[in-house]
Amino acid sequence: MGLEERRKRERENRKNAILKAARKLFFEKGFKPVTVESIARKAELSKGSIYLYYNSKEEIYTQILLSDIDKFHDRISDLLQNPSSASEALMRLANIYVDFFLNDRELFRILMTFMLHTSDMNLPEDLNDHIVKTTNKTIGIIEQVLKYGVERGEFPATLNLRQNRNAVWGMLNGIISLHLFTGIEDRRAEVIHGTIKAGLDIFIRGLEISETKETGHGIL
Amino acid sequence: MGLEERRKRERENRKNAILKAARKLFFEKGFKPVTVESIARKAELSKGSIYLYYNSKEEIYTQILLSDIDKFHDRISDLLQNPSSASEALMRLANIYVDFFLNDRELFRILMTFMLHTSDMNLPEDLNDHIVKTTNKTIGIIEQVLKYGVERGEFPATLNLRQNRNAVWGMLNGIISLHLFTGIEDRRAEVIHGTIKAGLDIFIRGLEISETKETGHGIL
DNA sequence: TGAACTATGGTCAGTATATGACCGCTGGTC
DNA sequence: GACCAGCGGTCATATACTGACCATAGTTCA
Repeated sequence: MGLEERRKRERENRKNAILKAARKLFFEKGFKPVTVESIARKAELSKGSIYLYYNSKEEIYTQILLSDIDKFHDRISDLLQNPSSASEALMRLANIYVDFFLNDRELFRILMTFMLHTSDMNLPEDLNDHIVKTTNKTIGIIEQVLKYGVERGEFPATLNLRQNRNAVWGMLNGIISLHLFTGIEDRRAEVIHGTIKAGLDIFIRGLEISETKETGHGIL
Repeated sequence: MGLEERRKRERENRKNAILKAARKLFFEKGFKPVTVESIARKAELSKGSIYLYYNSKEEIYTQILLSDIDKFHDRISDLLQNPSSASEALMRLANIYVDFFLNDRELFRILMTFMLHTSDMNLPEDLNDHIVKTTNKTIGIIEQVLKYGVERGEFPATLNLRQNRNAVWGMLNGIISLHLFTGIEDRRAEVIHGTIKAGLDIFIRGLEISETKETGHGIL
């Protein structure tokens, strides 16, 4: 209701408008090709105004990635609330993960590079921390789901959690890479989801076979 | 999409916010007791800013009245589109008229004063013109409805249109005055609408009686 | 190879918008 | 009729916005 409050609110709105405009452009073209001028135009502002709200082009970019990561984090956080089965929970997690990157291919590119060589990425520190934290969180959840599967007798009791957790994680990233880096244009979301489902099915069947053969130490 | 366009749009929004805040206050208290400072606070602006958008308190007031009048004008304009009967059309017009003033008692006060002594009101010229135009339009519509009633045999053929038009007009204003000037707080809208309906019923029955007695020259 | 050109992130002097202390006037009080 | 309170309206100051400009890094071409 106040006056100070109104100005604060309007400042926040303007920051969001910039973020929204930038997000769309970055998603379409990646970081480099997007000019600050183009962000300004899309947000119906002048270039100078952009710098009243953010210190650099990179800061805008970072903010977008951070908020995307947070959104993902929120979505997977309540994944284990009431799963009917471990394989269903895995499937849900995989779908969330795929949707996430369909929505921000650039972030996936960064994440993949990050996984390969952490040290020389030169990312802003907070973004770096966020990625590490969320990656660990995601891997942790996969492990929890596997553990849950073991507990309810869905997966063999001898399952090596760490190994299979890594297997799932690797497979997810592998399949998504395959699709996203070989042309997003002609890959409809359903296709990617379908491949992921197929991959997970194979993985889960592998676990069940292992159990019958009593060699259930994982597929890695 | 442009930059100039955004500023224009924001200016318009701010003007509307001021109008909206002012409208509420003027409706509650009338013109005099409302301070520019209070309008500014309600619109989450400083007093000085108000004068960036309007030249005076009076201008704000006038704009509100003008837009109210325009809204009323729009509503009654398509009144004669497809009426089932003349008495129903009269009833609809009466209800629109009552709602109009329930929504802006101050305007009604001005209008009544205006009808009694036009010359010494000292209203801004455009407001003056608007009131004259809309009043004439309203009276004209009443006359048209009566004519329509005569044509379809609902009212006697000998009906004096001008006299009865004035009768309806006077009755409407009289009843509304009665209610609005004797305390709006304890007069629910339904009560006023009820009185209006009763008044119109009496009027219309009078016309019908006139017809059977072949003295249908109106009730005035 | 290096001079000339181009494109773009970031800056800053100038402009537009917003603020609230202040002024002059009016109507009321004693 | 001197004093006061309260309000419409003003204006110096502060904040927000703009786009011409600067520095630099990459690119072209002689």
